[in-house]
Amino acid sequence: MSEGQPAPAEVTTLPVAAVLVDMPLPHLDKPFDYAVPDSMLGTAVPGSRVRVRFAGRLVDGFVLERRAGSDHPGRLAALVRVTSPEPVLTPEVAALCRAVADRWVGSCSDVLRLAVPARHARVEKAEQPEPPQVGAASPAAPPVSAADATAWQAYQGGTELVGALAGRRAGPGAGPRAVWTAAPGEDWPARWAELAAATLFAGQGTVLVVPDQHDLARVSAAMRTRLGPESFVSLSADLGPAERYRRFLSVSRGQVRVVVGTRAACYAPVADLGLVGIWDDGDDLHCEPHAPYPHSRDVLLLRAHLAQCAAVVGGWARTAEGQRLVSRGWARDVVPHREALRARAPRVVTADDDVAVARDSAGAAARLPHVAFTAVREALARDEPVLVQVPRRGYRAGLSCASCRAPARCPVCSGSLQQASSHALPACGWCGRPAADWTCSRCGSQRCRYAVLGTARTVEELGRAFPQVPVRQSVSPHVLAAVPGEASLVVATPGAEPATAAGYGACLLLDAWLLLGMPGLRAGEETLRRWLGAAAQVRPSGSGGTVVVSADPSVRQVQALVRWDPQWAAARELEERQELRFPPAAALVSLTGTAAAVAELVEVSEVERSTPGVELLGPVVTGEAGESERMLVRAPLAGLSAVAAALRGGQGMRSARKARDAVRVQVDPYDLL
DNA sequence: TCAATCCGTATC
DNA sequence: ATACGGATTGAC
Repeated sequence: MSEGQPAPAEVTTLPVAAVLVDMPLPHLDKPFDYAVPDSMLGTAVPGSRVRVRFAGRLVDGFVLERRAGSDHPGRLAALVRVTSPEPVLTPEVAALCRAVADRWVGSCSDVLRLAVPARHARVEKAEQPEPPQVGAASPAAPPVSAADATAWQAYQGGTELVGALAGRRAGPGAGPRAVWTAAPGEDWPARWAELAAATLFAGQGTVLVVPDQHDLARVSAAMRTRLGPESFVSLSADLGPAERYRRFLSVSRGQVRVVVGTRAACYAPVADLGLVGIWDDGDDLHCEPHAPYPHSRDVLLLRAHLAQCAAVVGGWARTAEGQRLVSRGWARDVVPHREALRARAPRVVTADDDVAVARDSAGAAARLPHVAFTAVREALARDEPVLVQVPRRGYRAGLSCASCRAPARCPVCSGSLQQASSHALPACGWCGRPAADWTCSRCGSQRCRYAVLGTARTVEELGRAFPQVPVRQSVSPHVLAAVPGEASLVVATPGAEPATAAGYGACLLLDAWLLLGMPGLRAGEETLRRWLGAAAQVRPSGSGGTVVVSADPSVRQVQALVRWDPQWAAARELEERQELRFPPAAALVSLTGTAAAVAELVEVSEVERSTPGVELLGPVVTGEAGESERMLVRAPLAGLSAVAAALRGGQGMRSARKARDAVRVQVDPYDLL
């Protein structure tokens, strides 16, 4: 049914429909059988939307499949009506939603809300006259040209990846899987378009997920160039209901085989899926803010596994999760060849605390590391723009060592230390133990403190130091797409760096120690990700491109930036997580709710007995009023599905017995890590 | 003896 | 969630 044609005749005679009702209660999260009245035999097809009577109420649901009979011992109720015969929920996506609900301890109907956009009747009708173009195959696959593989020659394993995608035959057998580190200055949207073109050449479709609108615009432009405007769609939440449904239909009806989009595009019903891809999987925009809070990378990897298709995880940087795919042999490393790096990478220098004091005409002083001052002056003299990356406002720095600035961690469970008030003792944010006699594990100091942001002043002073140069700001929500290639100071928050045709002449990464001291275990990874994202926009060292980072050169992330070796840093990061038993080397699930509710869930789910090696951490009091508390369940990675199943069972029991307060369950809670 | 109510269980 | 059934309670 990949072409959206009517269901085969034998299906339309089956008198029973398995329906997934839109009911978020965990214990009702399974299909129910309904009798299909004769009048609906042809329209209540698998994937269609129906209305049924359920527990005395009229509710919406999806037909999962049609069956000859039912195992249900009682009499079947009849479908009330078919809301729409359009098969919007394909079997592949239905199975994906089930797997996502299982893995993230949620209900299938919650996931379906993310996966299938709201119906828009007018659009559905207007787009209807779609003649069954027999023989006229879906838009001709563009020939995969030698040019598609050329740019990939800069990467170890790159040519093989493109070749494997293009040469794959439909059918069983997993496709190629890769974790791709983009070379500095890379035209990454064009590279994705080439991967999609290669997959299309093999007769298969692609789903590519990017963090935000700006990246989506870039990838869409590249797809338009490579594949033509009719061969792909971009899907995002802010399209509006009509346009969103129109584009979704063009995919589910098999008219378009390539989808690019943000989070929800993970579930796009691309026919004969050949490749799933994600760009910049370290960006927290890939974390779904609605229950059950799945991460796009993990949804896509699950989908690749279920559909046996190819998967590519790409970015300037690499997450510990991405590295794990490589280290356990599931995916191949696709990284720039040494020569490519030499030719394309900017020079990276570290700035010590040696500060130059420049004075403008009014005599105001700017404090700036000497090498930074020099790099800016030289780039401006060449009439090139200079990028200054500043931390996003609102970042709360964490407790860190007062002398060496290493993040302060709990000596027992390695959680981040926090301080409820300025007079309170620091305590662990995970297990709640007070850390009265804290000692820095790196330098032995016994004092810790909160880091303070001081960026605004630095930028202001920079502007004063170079008064003749325009200062352009690219800070959300006023993000600049591009800036002209002329002398200017461009101040941008991470991820909001404007493009500039020939690249920046210099880039300043200031207050680095402050970013590295952010709470949570992603501080190091996240800092390097931001640095690489900015530094990748700088001209090669051969053209004078210079990146200045104000941090201790012995810090791992600084070394990785200097050598442009994100995979090395990710491998170290992963080793550390293994030692500390953090994700992705261990499963971590947080349970949040009232003290009684959390305790009850732990009790009835028997999560402690679900798999060997489970640990319960906490509880800690959370929320401003201290009204709720949180417990963490930690287990060896192999035990995640058992832990998830136990918690799902427990949630089911609690909801069946009408327990008063709900418990929020989050698997690998990003904001905590 | 019958109704009103409570609790537990199923929801096709 | 609702809806139903069986047990329980209370008043005639």
